[in-house]
Amino acid sequence: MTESDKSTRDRLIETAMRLFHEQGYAATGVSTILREAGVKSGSLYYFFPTKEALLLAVLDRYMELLEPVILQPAFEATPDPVGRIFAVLEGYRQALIFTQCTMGCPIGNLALELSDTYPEVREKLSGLFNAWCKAIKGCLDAAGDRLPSHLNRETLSRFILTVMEGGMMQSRAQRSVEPYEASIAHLRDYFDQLIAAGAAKSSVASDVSP
Amino acid sequence: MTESDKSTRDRLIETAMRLFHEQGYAATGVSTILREAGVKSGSLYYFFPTKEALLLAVLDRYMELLEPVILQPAFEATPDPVGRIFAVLEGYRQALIFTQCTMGCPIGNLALELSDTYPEVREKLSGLFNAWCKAIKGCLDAAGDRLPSHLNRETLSRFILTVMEGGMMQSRAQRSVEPYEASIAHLRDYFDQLIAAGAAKSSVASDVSP
DNA sequence: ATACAATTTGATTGATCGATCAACACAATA
DNA sequence: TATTGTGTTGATCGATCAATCAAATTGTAT
Repeated sequence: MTESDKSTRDRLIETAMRLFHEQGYAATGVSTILREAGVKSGSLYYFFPTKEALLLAVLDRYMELLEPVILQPAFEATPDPVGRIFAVLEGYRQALIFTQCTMGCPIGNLALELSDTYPEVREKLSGLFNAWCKAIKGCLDAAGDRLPSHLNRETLSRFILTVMEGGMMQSRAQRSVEPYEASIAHLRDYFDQLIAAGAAKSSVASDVSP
Repeated sequence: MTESDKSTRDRLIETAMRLFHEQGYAATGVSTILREAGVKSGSLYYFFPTKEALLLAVLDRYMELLEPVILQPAFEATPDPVGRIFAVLEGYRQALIFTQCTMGCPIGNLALELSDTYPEVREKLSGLFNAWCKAIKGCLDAAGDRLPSHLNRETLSRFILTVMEGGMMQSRAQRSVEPYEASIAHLRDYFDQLIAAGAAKSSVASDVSP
């Protein structure tokens, strides 16, 4: 009984996490969560006052999983800070391939579905984005003088998240990894140019080297 | 009677378009559409067999509006091809500000909410993305030798859509235009470097081959 | 004026939605 | 043994969901 010795609360969170990712929040009925988790409705409402509270718990779980599931595996792949960033992005690419481009980023999905409906949910989604960007910014900081010194690492970390989320959105809509791969390739190109400019120790945009 | 002389069909499409954008597809009940459009349920189902069929009609309307509402105003702002691309992106920025970052891109929202649920819907969303990218690629082609000749303009147009969608997603989640503006600024920086490399006619770094 | 098609009406359907609650089970403590 | 605290059960609630349909109305052509 690998599954049922987990607590009822955990089974509810994990089942809801999976179903929200597969189908979205509104499209997932409470009855479906109950059936797939093997839990009766009374038990759900013993732990969570509403369906929204269950969603908030799911978002907390995502925050807990960010480090061990997303960051650590990628950071183990290489000690190079820039390489680690692209290892994270490669992880999402693998997830796209594994799900045949059907699922995308769970946080991004929920962000566009309901960042207007519940203020608390929006804040947690915002917090998840911030935590992701902070980790990436840590890599940018660690890259030191390989990047131009005047470069805004804060906005660049936002830009990287932008490319990841936008790329996954398109790949899901097109049912093909190509848009994601193309986006990452252009981000890689941008990085190569930033690093080249950093090595030249000169301005990014205005440098027309002979 | 500026509103009521429109056909019932049109009023349904436009009301549904607005509500789907504001609340999402699943969160918008048919009864709400009927009330706000001033239409009885029987009339809706006279024109559209299902709620999904109404959504498909909404997506067709978005396709019709792409040229006159999104592209034309931006293209009138400047004859410069690269300037036109950023004028389009500026239009989305204005929309973000106008809605206080609550609504985002209607196509992107729907893409993440239901590109898995209905195959027909996914195909229309994919078509909308393709049409948008095609228009942007037209600008890139028109930019001629200002961009490196070996640059893949097809993937670059995808990248631009990626940045737009990803940036709007973050701005919505953060309730601030800053993530969008930061993302566009880095895209601008990337373009400046591409153009500088194009002028130098000897770029090594900007070679993107997906 | 008549006939026929196109559209509108609104009451109503069964299904499903999220949520409630009194009753019950089982351990730990008194 | 009695009591208390922690979960579990499942029938049931009213509300809302998308969708239906026969009847009434309007528009159009003859």
